Amino acid sequence: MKKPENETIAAWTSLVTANRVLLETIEKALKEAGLPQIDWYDALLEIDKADATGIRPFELKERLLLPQYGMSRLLDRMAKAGLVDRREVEGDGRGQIIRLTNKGRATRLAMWPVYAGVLIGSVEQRLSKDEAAELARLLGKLT
Amino acid sequence: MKKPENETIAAWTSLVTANRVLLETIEKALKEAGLPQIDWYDALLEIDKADATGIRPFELKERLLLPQYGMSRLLDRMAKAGLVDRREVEGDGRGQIIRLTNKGRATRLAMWPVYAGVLIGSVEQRLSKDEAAELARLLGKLT
DNA sequence: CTCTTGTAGATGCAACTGCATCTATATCGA
DNA sequence: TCGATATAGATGCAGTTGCATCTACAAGAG
Repeated sequence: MKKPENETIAAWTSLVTANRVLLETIEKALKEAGLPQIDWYDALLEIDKADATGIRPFELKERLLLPQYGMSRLLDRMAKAGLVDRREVEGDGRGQIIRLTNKGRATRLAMWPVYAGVLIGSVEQRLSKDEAAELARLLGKLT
Repeated sequence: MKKPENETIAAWTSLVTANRVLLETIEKALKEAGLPQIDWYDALLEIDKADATGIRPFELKERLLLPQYGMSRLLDRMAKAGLVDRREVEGDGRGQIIRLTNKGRATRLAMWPVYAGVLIGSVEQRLSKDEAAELARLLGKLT
């Protein structure tokens, strides 16, 4: 077995660490503001983007990189909290269409400044615009 | 509230995505090889590094960025699997010293090629050495 | 010494996740 | 049309996590 280069290992470990630290910062900020966790934001955003037509859970799970059962349960919880609405789909008796409720839209809007604040503090103040772009480019090559 | 730059958002979303995709790839490879999950590897590695003297759980949790209860339970499971050994520490009746067992060492060694193989395939084949170094540098600035 | 405060680690409980499987509907080939 | 296969989504169960709290020992103040 070939050994990875030191640079490879450094890239990976710093990736994991940065992810953990930032995620934790965001979660903490949201919690302190009495708002839902970050995965709800991502879901609310995707649903909002599609809101003219609504979106199907199977599409959503692909965009959010969630397993099928994870998506199903996340939607359960969000529906129970009154943030989304599940309705039957015309033309496919198996499926459903997800839409935001007004409360869902409001919750997303309330979460955004908290989320954005952390991104500004943790990313924007530490990387120049060019560096951020370069970071995105390099990370993009990984997937 | 000031809006983050597009570059900031792109950096963050690509960070989250890259992390998820790579992590999933590694977990899948380990699972297919019948080996424990990645967090066990990280713990085994840290314990191994300290093995001359052993290491205390409270030190370990800081290096691994785990909450105290998470560390406690991870050690429970690893001890139950026979990979680590918890012994009393002389001079501090509250604490314990963690060491690898032979099986723990062997497990770490068995995991390494699988882990390394994914890193080579997913990182090293997609980024040059310079790019990987640059990626690590940029990520390092975030934390 | 004894009381208060601090630190190491464990644990009950509720929520969440992964895995496997299940139900229901859709689609495709003979 | 019918049977086989594929797709959408839900769910039982066991294992894991987060939160709050608890126990035990340590350290410093009076």
